[in-house]
Amino acid sequence: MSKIIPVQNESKKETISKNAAKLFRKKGFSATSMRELAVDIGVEASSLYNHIGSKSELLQIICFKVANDFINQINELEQVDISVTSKLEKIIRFHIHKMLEDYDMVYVANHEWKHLQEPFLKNFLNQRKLYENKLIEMVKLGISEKSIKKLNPEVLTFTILSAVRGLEFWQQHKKNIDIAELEKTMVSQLLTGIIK
Amino acid sequence: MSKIIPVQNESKKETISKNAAKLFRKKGFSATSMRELAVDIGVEASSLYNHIGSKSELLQIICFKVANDFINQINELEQVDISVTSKLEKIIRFHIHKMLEDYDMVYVANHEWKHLQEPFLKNFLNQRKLYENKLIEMVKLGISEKSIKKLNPEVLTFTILSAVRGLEFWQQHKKNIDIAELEKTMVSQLLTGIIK
DNA sequence: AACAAAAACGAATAAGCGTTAGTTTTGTAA
DNA sequence: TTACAAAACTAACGCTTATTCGTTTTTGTT
Repeated sequence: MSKIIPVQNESKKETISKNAAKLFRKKGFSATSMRELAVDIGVEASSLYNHIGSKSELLQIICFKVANDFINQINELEQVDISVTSKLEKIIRFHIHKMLEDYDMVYVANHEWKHLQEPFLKNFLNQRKLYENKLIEMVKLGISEKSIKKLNPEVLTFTILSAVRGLEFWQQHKKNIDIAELEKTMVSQLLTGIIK
Repeated sequence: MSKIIPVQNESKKETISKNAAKLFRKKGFSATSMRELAVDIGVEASSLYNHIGSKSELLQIICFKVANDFINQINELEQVDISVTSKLEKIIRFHIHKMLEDYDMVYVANHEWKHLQEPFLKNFLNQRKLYENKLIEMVKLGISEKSIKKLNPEVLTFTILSAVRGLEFWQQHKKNIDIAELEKTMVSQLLTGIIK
């Protein structure tokens, strides 16, 4: 067959990873075969192993890339001196952008992480919990500052997280709505509710 | 080995389906083997085929059971003469109860439907879209009645759906929170927001 | 006790899996 | 042109998969 042709400024490994993310999202990790991935790239399956260690490694690359992006963003945000609700708004907007930009990878990290092998599985879940806890602390601070309603902070946090993670819907139902309106509506709904 | 022992008022097929749902949730449809399922039930893999047609049929049973439950509930609710916001509240509460009662099946229907074969795949997605559209119509009615904020009705609907579908979180993070508080918090958050 | 139906079993099938080995082709630089 | 490394190829390995077959065991009913 032909050769693996990376697009600009992308290593061959990255090219393979991105194609893998696309397939893992569409078919699931277990249902995706290395032969299918090879066909998509235009090469024989065995040739892939000149560039990657294993199928499992591809999943690791995807999951930890996404995890790191989110952790980094919230770490930066912790340094900034703005109100809790402004921070929550920024986080919601970041999730929206990430989901629309790196759809395949974010989807795979959200849905296929269970197929990670140890010790990567534990490691990934730790990072995830770390992120969740940082968010919960923000909400708790908001409650103590009386800018957020006195409701269960864990439930409030997970509801926000679920809502933004559910943005994968919009790739499927993507119609004539633009990102600006999507952001505006979700921020308004999650922060101030839907009832007039 | 032994025999398939159904619990009270449950056919053997139902027993197999429920065990399948548990495994499909934990490991994913593709990564679950009929041999594993057989071990869990206490029988040889080949014996399962005296009761079911195929592995795929198990997924169909699970997905359409859940789909029908939700469609039936919203159909009933459409007949009732209460306000739009009350209906939304009832739907949110129904999702919470369903997720906590039939966790395995609801999770599988939400995450593993992509492994359905045609024509079941199209059929399932049609039912799903039907449900979503009924919900969107409710929200639109609420907007025209001025009981709901004038925001994009599709976004509002999918945010609610995402939030309640994300309730699977609570099986993992299940702590000392009781259902009543969970319901109260989510209804309040989704309908009236989190900001004081 | 006898019979039929239901449900279990072990063995086998063909197909597909991730991965490896050995070899050949390709690209680059001396 | 030669030499070397990178990356492709073909072929095969050992293993697992869902499912089928023919047979035996278990069950329930007369």
